[in-house]
Amino acid sequence: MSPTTLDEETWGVRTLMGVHDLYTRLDQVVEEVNIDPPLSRNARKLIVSIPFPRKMGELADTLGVTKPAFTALADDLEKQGTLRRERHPDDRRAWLLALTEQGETARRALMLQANHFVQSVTGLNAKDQAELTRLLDVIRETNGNTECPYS
Amino acid sequence: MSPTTLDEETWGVRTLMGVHDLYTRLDQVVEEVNIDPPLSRNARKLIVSIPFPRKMGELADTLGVTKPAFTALADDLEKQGTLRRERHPDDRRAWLLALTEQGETARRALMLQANHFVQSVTGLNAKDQAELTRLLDVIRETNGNTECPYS
DNA sequence: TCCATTTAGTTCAGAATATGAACTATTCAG
DNA sequence: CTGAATAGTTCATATTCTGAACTAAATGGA
Repeated sequence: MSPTTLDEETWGVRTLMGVHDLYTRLDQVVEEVNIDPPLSRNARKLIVSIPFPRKMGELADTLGVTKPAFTALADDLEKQGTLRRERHPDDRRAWLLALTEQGETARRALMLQANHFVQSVTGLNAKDQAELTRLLDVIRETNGNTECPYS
Repeated sequence: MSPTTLDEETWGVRTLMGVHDLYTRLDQVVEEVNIDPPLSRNARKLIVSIPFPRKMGELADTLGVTKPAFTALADDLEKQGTLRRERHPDDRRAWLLALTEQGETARRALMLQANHFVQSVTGLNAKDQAELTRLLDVIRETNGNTECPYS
């Protein structure tokens, strides 16, 4: 039996390490999905996060990067034809990002396989998988991080 | 109620986005913990992943980076006095990484607050939090990614 | 109504982190 | 015993990132 340290036993530590592990392995599996044109890790995360046009600042927060880094990523994807910038209807400082048809196609390619590769990474039975999904939904709702159209 | 697209509804998509969201926000909260000496994002992930000496190749996989990138990170932390390299007892190609006293102190600083910041990010009640922890434990065990001393 | 402050996104210089190829040393399987 | 595979390192280069400073626009308080 492996030796344990005091902090190995806390639920906070196990959650932290478990989330990190799951995230890393999902990331690796998602990376194996062939998309045309090929997308970087950040690009894949971004297109998944755009089910409808969203503000750039919000999306930067969603990805966990600063605005300058996000601007560069958006520039690349705009040049590539994967997304486009749109003016915000109410705030002339702000821009929305929307996927082009090409971007929607790439997003759909990822989404259609999501069930498969989540299952392959988690290895959970259907009941536990449903429970995990529910808990993650609750966490996102608690923090107002569900996607909503701007309004 | 927000409009949904077809793929927004699948449990795979919700899990993928939920894990990404939770990971990003845990990462941001962990980043706010003051540690002496200051540690980069990868360094914090690394010391958390070393409850006992572990092989470099394994740890590179755990962090989701290539071996060259991992070598550089280990070099920096070794220079800084946070960890040290040890010879593998059975395999002269392999190196183990172990935390120094300084590294253990930094790790403990993170671990002691893990419960608090996991709670602050997830916002779950005790029952749901226990269930989330259990599910993440199951996922790690399923894939042989629980920490074990080499043997 | 005016104005100081704040916010959204961009540009820039530079830092941090990453990869693939090629390498050495070592292990393993046939 | 030997060829193939593995563990980690070095190197050149690519990718991604940040903070400061900026412009344009919105906001709130006097």
